[in-house]
Amino acid sequence: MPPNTIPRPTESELSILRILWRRGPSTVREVVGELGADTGYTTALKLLQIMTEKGLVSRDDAERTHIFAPAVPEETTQRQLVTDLLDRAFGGSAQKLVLQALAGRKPSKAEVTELRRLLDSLEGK
Amino acid sequence: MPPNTIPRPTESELSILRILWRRGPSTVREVVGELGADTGYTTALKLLQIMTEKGLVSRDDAERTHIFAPAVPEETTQRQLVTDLLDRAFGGSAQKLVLQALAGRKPSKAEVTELRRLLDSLEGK
DNA sequence: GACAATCTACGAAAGTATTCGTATTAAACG
DNA sequence: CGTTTAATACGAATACTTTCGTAGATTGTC
Repeated sequence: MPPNTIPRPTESELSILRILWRRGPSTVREVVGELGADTGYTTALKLLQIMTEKGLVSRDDAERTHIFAPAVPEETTQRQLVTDLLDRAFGGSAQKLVLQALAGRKPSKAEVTELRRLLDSLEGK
Repeated sequence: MPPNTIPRPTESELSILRILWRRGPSTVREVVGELGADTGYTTALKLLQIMTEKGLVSRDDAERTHIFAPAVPEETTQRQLVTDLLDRAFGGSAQKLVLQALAGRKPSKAEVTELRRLLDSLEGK
C-alpha cells in the first residue's frame, strides 16, 4: 500500500514519470524504449517497482506484462518541484525565480502575451 | 585546485550557500549557528571542505579559524537550478514553470506590477 | 513436450550524499 | 607550564539512489 504522503520523485523517477505522462499507461519495455540506451531493462523495472511502493505510479498486473500508469498528475508534481525550488534556492521569492527562468532567453511574442494574460487573471482575484 | 566546470550544488550544499550569500564570508561556527540544531559541527566542516574542492566556495586559511566565502554568484546558481528544473520537469516550457510558480498564491499587487515590468523589458529586445 | 524468449521479483553491488567519531594541532586560560 | 577549549583533517559509518545479476515463472515456437 502506498504511503499517504507522496514523496518528491528522484531524478530517475522524474524521467520515468515524464514518459508516462506523455505516453499514458505503458509497459516496462515501452518505458525502456524511451529512456535511451543507457538504462537497462531491470533497472527500469526496479525503479517502477519502487515508484509503485511510493505511490508515484499505479500498476495493473491483470496480465503477465504489467502496465504502469502515473499516479500523480503532471501539474501537481510540477508545482511541488517548483515550490520546493522556490523555498530552497529563492527564499520564497517567486519574482526572482521567474526572473531567472526568463533571463537569457528570447521569449516569443506569443509567450509574453500568454504570461501577461496569466498576470491579469491572477490580479483578477 | 577546483575543477574548471562547477557542478550543481547538492541540497545540503545549497543550504550552506544560502547562508554564505546572506552573511558573506563566514566561519564554520557561524554557518553551523544558522543551519539549525540538526547539523553537527564536523558535518558542516566536511561539507565546506567538499565544496571548496568543487569550487563552490573559497577558503581563506590565513588564520587558524578559516573563513569561507561563496565562490559562485547567487544569481548564476539560481539560474542554473531553475534552468535545470525547466528541462527536467517542464520540457523547457518557461511558461508552464511560471504558471506553476505563481499558481496557488496571491501575489501582491506590487509583485504583479514588477513582473509586468519584467515582461516589458523582455519584449523590448 | 522441450526449448527459447520474455517477464517479474529481489537481493546485492555500485555510486553518491550526509553524518559522525577520532586524531591532531593550535590557542586560551588558570 | 599544564590543562582545557576550539579548530581542522580525514576516514569510516550511514543513508539514499541507481544499476545489475540471477532466479523463477509464464508464454510462445518448433
